[in-house]
Amino acid sequence: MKKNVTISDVAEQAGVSKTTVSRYLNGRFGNMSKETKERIKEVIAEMNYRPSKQAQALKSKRSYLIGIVVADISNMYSSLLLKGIGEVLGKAGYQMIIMDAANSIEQERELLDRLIDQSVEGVILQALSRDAHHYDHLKKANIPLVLVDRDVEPSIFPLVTTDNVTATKKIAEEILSKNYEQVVVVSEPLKDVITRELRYEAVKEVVIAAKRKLTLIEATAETNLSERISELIASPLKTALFASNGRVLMELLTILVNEQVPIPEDIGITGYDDWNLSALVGPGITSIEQQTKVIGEEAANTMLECLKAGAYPVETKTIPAIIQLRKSL
Amino acid sequence: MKKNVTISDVAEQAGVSKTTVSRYLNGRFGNMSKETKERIKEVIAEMNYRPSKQAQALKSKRSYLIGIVVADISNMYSSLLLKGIGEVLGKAGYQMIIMDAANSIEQERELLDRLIDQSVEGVILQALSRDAHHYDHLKKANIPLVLVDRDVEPSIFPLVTTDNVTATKKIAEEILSKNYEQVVVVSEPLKDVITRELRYEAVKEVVIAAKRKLTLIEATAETNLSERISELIASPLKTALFASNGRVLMELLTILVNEQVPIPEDIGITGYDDWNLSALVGPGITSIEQQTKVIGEEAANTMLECLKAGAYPVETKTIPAIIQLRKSL
DNA sequence: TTGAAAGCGCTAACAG
DNA sequence: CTGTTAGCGCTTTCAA
Repeated sequence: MKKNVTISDVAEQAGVSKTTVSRYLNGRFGNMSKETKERIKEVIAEMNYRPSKQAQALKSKRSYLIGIVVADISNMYSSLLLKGIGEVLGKAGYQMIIMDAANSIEQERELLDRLIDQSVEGVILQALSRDAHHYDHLKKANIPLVLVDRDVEPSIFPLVTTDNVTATKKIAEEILSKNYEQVVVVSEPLKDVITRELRYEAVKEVVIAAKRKLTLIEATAETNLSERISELIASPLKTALFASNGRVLMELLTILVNEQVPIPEDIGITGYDDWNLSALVGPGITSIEQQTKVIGEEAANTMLECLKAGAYPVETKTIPAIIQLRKSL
Repeated sequence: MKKNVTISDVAEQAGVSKTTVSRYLNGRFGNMSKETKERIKEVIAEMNYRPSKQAQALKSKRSYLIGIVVADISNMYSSLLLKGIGEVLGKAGYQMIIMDAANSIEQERELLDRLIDQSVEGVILQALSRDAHHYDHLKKANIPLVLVDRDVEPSIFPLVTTDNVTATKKIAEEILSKNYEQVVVVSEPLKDVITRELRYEAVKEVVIAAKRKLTLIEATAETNLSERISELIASPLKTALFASNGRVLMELLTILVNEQVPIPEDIGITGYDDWNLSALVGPGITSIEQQTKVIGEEAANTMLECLKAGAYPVETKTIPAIIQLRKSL
């Protein structure tokens, strides 16, 4: 077990002081002699020296660590989000500490505390609570917070999110243009997450304005979706399902495929597709694709700005979604 | 900008020394008076004190950080893997620093170096190189390395992976039992990744033993898969496609669905499905599902063992895959 | 039962 | 152009 070489070792070997080496490391060769510079460079290469980020951080108050907390890492949304964030942050010399709240608000709280302990310089969060006060301690600790996907109330943090309202209204109009008499929104419980509410309200506005029937199914683990769908198919009204997120869409499709329900003949279906795979299913599913990677990139950029400015630009960046028109309506 | 409270602040406030507070923090109240203990507890709560991991790490040589490097974070495989790793590591009090090599071997190298700089205690890696020497510097730096998904040559690190050979042979036999005359393996270039080779060899063994025709398509971005498939369909031989990973499977399915090729009438298809979504596609795709989350958990457990033992158990843990028999063959 | 003091590996005044 | 010195926030002998 060979011990690590430190700045002192390098200094000694090069016959200079730690200060000089430190200056070299930080590119502050204001007027350092060519020779010392060369000498240090050689010694560093020779000894295979790498400065300890820990020590640097402790002293300089810069950890170059950004904490990322996602709601559920096994969701495809997270993958693409992390990809985008990682690319931007990596280029800027930052590292990500990624954590998975696993949809538990208590766990999220715990994770945020741990991130603070690690002296992260900022946090990018897909919030589980919609209550801004829940995140007060970050503000108190003076750690910049950038929200992705979901806003909190009141909106006191910068946010990067899909343009939910526009996209949802567009697809609602698409539904109506196909003369559906009833639109059934299937969503996880509305009250937990603002985004869900936003999407529901958007559909509602369009459908109500057109005087068609609107139904809401708030699905939980207990909901027997299969049964509800059978009922809808049995009803005389020409019906379209709107899945308010990727998970729900996949669940609905699984049911329809399993029961071999003809799409769109017996029932229409559309919604948000995080997996971007709905082209493959059935006749091709008309759906809304979010530009998740772009959201990640923008969130990272926002973070970088906060860090540079030392201030909070409390603005919302809205990323347009892409409507994929296929044959399920 | 209120400055952080440090151990000194707590000590002062509680009227004891830093040592005592430190002892309290580390649960070393060998024989500390009930009162001091109480007092410190109160003050910590009151001042909202949280010890700095940075400083602790610097002094105690324990960072509780584990580096994870995945080949491509936008792959579904990564999501589930990270989920598994995160659960186990989190419970054990470790944090993950996750990095995305984005399929670049140079970037992977760079990332590993950065992880060393961060003083991670161990690294879990989905290796991009199959040459063990590529990872010598980790061994030199005395950082435990656990491989997932892909082995290197020679096998000098602990590895957690799907039981590729067994699963692949089983599905190859499934193909043969349906009287296909030709099996076409579609894979990304074999030589880059051992796993790909393993899977190909497994199919080969079974198909050759049964004296059926075996064809290999090594697909790159330039390959016109669509054309190749048309040719296969046109051929008089009854043909089954075997996709050697999830990405290839999805690509093949996209082509088949777009061109409305009847499955399995005109061509059979099966393979590895990282997305676990093949139930939804076409008639339902017979496929191999890896227990990716379990692989992550096992990898994390292996890492924990290495850390505890301070030694390398160079063993391979093999996780069985699940064969989903559906209707695409 | 507790404290003083040294030091982890690094940076940054301040002085030459 | 370079070195001395004093910490960053913590842990750990050693001594009381």
